[in-house]
Amino acid sequence: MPELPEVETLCRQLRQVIVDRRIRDFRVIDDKLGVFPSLIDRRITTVQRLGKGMEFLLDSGLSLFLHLRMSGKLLWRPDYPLPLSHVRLVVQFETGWLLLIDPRRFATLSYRTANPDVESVELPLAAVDLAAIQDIAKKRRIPVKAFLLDQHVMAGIGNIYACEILHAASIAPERPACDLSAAEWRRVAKASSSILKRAIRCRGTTISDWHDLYGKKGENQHHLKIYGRAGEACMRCGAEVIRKRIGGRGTYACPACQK
DNA sequence: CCCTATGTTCCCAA
DNA sequence: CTTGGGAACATAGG
Repeated sequence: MPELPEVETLCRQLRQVIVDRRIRDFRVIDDKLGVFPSLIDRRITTVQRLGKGMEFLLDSGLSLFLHLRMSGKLLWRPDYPLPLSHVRLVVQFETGWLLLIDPRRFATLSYRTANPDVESVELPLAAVDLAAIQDIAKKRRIPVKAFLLDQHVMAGIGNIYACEILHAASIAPERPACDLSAAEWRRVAKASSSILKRAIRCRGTTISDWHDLYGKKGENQHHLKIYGRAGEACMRCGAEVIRKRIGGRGTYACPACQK
């Protein structure tokens, strides 16, 4: 269930322990992940985030691309791994063990040529190309919330942060994307940047089971203003927060101050 | 048994 | 061909 801030947290923590380290053992436990050539003795040169995915660049010039989807988690163990359920992949380094834990088995792993597009790595944090987004939005009648979840728009936004961003920007989630004004898109961009950056500083949002590389909870759940608050008073205007379904996903919004 | 779940992709209809 | 909606994927928890 990790979104951009959670994946960014993992990437930063992974860099501390596996960059410049060699793979000692690479063991796929769940063959649904696929078949991989021997990666023993390959060295990790870089860990980069692409949307909600993580790319591990290898000294061979190729890379491993991991997407955790709904229930994937990464866990670092300096010692021999404890008995754990749902372990799908074990990668041993000189410094410790990296485990992929994934109850629902939706996570995907691929072995591919490295993505050289460093531009996309920092988006949408460094800069949001507002003109480009408005251009795409012009032709789209889908609810703006579903539009934000489209990974071609601002890669990395997921269900929790889409709700938080639209609440911060005072925009109703069911509004057709094509109807937003330039001023409203500026509010979305500003809210995206501040909300995602704070979530990264807080090492992610732990509502049910997000834990970082060391098994620690994040702190951003204490900063959520709308997600999960159905029936409570809106923290901005006091009206009752409602939950509805938009694009097949649970969506929280204030019917009074999100226009 | 019911419903829900921080994600993506496929199928189908308009 | 495009757009958008819903089901599917697989499992756990309330």
